[in-house]
Amino acid sequence: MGDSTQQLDRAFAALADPTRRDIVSRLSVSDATVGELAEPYDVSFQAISKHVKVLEEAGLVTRSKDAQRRPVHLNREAFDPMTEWIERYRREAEERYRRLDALLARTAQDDGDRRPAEEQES
Amino acid sequence: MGDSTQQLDRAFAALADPTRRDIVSRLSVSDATVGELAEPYDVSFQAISKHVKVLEEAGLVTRSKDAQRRPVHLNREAFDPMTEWIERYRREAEERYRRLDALLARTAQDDGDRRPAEEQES
DNA sequence: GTTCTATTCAACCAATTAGTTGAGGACGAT
DNA sequence: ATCGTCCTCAACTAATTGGTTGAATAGAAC
Repeated sequence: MGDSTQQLDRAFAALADPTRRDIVSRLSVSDATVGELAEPYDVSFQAISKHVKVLEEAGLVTRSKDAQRRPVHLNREAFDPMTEWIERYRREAEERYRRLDALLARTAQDDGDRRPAEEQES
Repeated sequence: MGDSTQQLDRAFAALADPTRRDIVSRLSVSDATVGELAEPYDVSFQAISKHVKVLEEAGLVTRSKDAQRRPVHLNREAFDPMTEWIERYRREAEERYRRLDALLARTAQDDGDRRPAEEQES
């Protein structure tokens, strides 16, 4: 199991939680300490600390050190592998769909050419 | 908790598993039955059936009926909310970064204009 | 009808996860 | 030195998850 695979595992899993997605959306506006992040939620401070840890282990955020504060910062580039993965197969399926569509259009036209003759046979 | 929120929960969670991602990648090439999907993996057939169910509940695939077969089909559009979500905050963070960058550049230039004067003061 | 095939459902197990509380560590302020 | 602040770590619980096996369903083939 490749490292990038595991990284995708963690990144997708991290974003599967609404609280963590909300944290990400707030961090996109500005960096924040764990305390600031925890403030609006109705769960313990430690629970949010855990959520941040999950995001950090997924590589989506980084933490620096400022005295006893631990400001959290969004790691923008870490989101790219996810969109690249999704878009790759999205595109592949899209192309397959278009090919199938084109094939059906040609078949329909063939039917249009052929059907009158077939109907004369029966 | 909005419905779209829950849908994102399920979609991200569904892609957090490497086996399920592999299933998606194969479905991007062609539709397949559960049996065909299960064949290459070293787990029970039922385990793959469960994985497909998770993908289905996330809206990422649909199943039709063909006799006793249940062909699985990739639901291309269902991937869009994820990329939109990611790209939205990705972009937001990117813009913030550029603003900060521009601010720092201006500050550096101000320093460049001011420093000689300040140095004359000291 | 019986049988074979494709699939799901149900019950169970082990591991993981999201939450809790309590203790402890690092640092700034007094 | 002590105190308050910010934060992590450890231990526990309840719920969820990925896997198992065995039974049940639906349809094709014989």
